[in-house]
Amino acid sequence: MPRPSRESYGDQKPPYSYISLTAMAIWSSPERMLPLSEIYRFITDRFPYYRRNTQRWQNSLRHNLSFNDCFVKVPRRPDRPGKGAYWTLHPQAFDMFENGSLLRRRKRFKLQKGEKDNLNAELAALASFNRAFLARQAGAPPPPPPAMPSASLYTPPMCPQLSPEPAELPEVATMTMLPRERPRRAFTIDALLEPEPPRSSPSPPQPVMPLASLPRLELAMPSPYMLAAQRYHAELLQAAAHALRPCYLPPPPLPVA
DNA sequence: TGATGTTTAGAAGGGG
DNA sequence: CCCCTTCTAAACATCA
Repeated sequence: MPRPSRESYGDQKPPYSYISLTAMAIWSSPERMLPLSEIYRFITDRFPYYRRNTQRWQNSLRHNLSFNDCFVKVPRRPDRPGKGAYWTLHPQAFDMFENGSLLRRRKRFKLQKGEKDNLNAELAALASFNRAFLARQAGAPPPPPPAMPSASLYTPPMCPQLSPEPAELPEVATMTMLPRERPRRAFTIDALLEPEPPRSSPSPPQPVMPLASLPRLELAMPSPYMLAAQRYHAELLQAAAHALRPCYLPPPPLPVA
């Protein structure tokens, strides 16, 4: 039986569950995370069936996002204001599907109580970090002196675990699977293998301007997911620093390839 | 106020 | 028949 391709369904209902469709959407995004509206758009763009009865299936999809531990709600980074959070897959949920097929799940992905509590605590820390970031900007302290840091300072100052690459990690490192990395087990859906039309171009690597006096995001026991989130926040700080950089300053030196 | 997110409840279907 | 997963509905809360 030929593997179904994205075009073959027409107005027929695709054989994928909402969990699969959502995972597909998240997977296809450059950052491996999407806001709800983009998940909707991914699905309606590719599967005409879901252009009808949107209230019904979107309610179901939201239910799935909240109810299933395999989906993780990441606080929206403060340099991208907007409605709703970003949704990503839990790092341990990447091989949730049997043989990489989105048609069949191995088994329900369920976090244990402790794991869930830890994750929630980490996400709460992330959210408060964001609030502090926004409060700092809203408080409008005098802008940082227009002095470009030297290239040697181009490392996030508040996430010591991030740079350089942590040399030693607790045992959780063995199961590290960061959302931005390719999965060990690739999905086999045609759509996922085709290049995505660039909807939101991923920002190129940018230099970091040290933003001291921001709260440190310190976690006693960084989980694989949290390491990814910290890396993610280091990027947003880079982007924010870039956005705040006075235009008369010369661009930072590019790393020599 | 509409979009987003959480939670509970129940029906349906497949598999062991 | 039970267990599990998926889907659907709905009430309610929260947020930009």
